[in-house]
Amino acid sequence: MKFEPVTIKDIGKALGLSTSTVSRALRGSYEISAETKKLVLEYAEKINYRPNPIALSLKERRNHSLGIIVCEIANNFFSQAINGIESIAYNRGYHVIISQSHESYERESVILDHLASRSVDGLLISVSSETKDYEHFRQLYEKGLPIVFFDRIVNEINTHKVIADNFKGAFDATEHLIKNGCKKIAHITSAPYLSISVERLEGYKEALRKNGLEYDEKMVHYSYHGGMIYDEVEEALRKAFKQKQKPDGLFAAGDRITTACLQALKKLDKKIPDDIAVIGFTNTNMGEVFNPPLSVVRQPAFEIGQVATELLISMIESKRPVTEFESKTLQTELIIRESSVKVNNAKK
Amino acid sequence: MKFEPVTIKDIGKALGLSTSTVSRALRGSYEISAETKKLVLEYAEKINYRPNPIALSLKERRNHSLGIIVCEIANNFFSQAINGIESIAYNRGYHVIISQSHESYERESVILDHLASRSVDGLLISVSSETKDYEHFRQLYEKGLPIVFFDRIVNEINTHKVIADNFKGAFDATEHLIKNGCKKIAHITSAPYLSISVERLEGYKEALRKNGLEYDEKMVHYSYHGGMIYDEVEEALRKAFKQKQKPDGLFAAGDRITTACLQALKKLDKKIPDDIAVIGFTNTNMGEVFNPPLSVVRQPAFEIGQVATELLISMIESKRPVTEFESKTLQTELIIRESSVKVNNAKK
DNA sequence: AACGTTATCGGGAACGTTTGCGTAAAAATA
DNA sequence: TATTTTTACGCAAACGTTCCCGATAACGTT
Repeated sequence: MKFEPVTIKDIGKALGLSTSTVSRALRGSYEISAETKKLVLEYAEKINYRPNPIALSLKERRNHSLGIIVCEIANNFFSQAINGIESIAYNRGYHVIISQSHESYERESVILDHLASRSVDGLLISVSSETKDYEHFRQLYEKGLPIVFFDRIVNEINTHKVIADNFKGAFDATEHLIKNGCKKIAHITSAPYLSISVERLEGYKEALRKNGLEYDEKMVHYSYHGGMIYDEVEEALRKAFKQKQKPDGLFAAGDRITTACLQALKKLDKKIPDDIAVIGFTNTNMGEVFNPPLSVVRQPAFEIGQVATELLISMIESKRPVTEFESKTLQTELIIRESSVKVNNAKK
Repeated sequence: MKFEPVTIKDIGKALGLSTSTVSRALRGSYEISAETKKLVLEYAEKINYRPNPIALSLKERRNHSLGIIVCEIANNFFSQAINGIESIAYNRGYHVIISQSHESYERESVILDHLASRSVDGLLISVSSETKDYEHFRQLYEKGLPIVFFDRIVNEINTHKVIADNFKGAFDATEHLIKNGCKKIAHITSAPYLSISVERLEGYKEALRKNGLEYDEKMVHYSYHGGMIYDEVEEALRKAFKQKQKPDGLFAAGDRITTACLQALKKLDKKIPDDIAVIGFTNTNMGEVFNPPLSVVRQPAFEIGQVATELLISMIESKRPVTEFESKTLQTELIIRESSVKVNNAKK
């Protein structure tokens, strides 16, 4: 099937004008007489003329489109972040192309290549949990393609970055568990080389230290696929419960990890919060209908998306090469529900 | 910032060849000598040449991109469907542009215009819950832009359509509630003019009829924003419980509606399943961690996306105008958990 | 009357690519 | 050796648009 849009040439032919005159009339150039303008404008309106953005892109070497790479859109944090991205992008006249790496380094590379060759004007990236090497990003970036990292950032590349305060969020979550009587807190997180993992781990450690609890690396487990593979999480939990001192608290990082933990705990027949108090680093809006209602650290996902997009667009539209880069950190929010509050604090 | 990709012209200049020779060498044309080909290929590889897809699009008047319009990506059904769409599209060499209508007719129109003017080669659409008028679709469609509807389809436009068996899914869900002792079943669904709403309502009615239960329109409530506005759902539930005969069963249609119902029932302090048995038409993969574990009708979202995409691509690549259209219906799956099974069937 | 202004428009190149056509040199044929 | 065929490549147009550079006419200025 073919879709034949009307071109500036058609208008010219119909009106007996050259393409350049039509083009200028459409743009409202001062060197076109009022009547010609009116003629062209009215005719264009009548036949519903739309400029061909592809031809424009070719000419201006600009696309007015932004590429997004995230692991999964079926993840509350990212779908909210994408909404934030869209809200800014559309207002500024940019289109948005969303791609999913599905936590695979290879897919990430392929997508990156695809997106770059499709000439997006800039990239918003949250790296996959498999990614340890950043050369693919660096190559494009050094060629002049603007990139802004958000959430899972890569510190090795010097550009704008936007994250939640993972350290403080993790600290607050962990300390909250401690204050609720937890003595041994398990931490299940994403791949260890991910920026969010190290930041959250540091917050977790600091809360333990400050409250006089010993850090036990046997209590920290990495889900290398960010909770996408359920068995990884169940296995991690099983191991944690095999230790001499069993965990009585759990701090789960990430959307998928948190829900996977909930499923696994149910399967292992552990009661929340009595057997184990749980708090998750997740943006689900259904925390309260879980069993029991889930305490969470909530990230300002929408705002993160917005801020990252503003930075990216400013970078794209900057006349001179940008040399000063910002790293923005947005605050998290601790939402306490039942899953982290032991019914009988004195019991232990 | 500017991003300067290498062109075929650069290669020609560097190798002392014309652009046409380089182009042909790259495509492996038979009229280029083996050594020249080798020369060009190696050089192109070395400087990492990528053809400019924009120039190609302009030439071929093809984009190799597909537009998707859904209400929300933060909806399990749609994110799964999108995964299905991507899985086919990428294999066939198409890129995918995702847009969200957020259940707004106006945004849908704007997006549609935007997508069409960006010259996507075809469109995959699930209409917004606000959409009652289909002229915007029809106009584009009649101009020759291939469109495939999925899930929320529009019967008035004659093209390919792909849906789940909403009638049977609703019938099964309702009958399941009846078999579990429900005498009065409330049904909360999306806007009444949506195809999925009427299909599901019919299934619901048929199950009542077949089992000798009277259809009471006071038990059917429409959430005009598809559950996006929580208050709509809570209000609907409140009304249902104000009837002389209170509902003892609830069939909730749609992802957002189902979770909103769960929240509202909790707020209204109704016990599930004893006060009211619940089954949802939803694709959440967390049904089992809900309180109580949620019975659901599951749609083959991934497959729906795949089938729709295959149909769309076949339409795009068809040489002659397509005149025979298919309407595919995929089967749903009933997953029984605790929320729909009354502990004491005899109690009532 | 000869020139400079101004207003209004068209010609054509350019963006990166493909492709029909033309053509020189090399090879094959007569 | 003269002619034809083949091989291997270049030229230029085309896709839709913008924009620099001219061109033309109608004025106004000396």
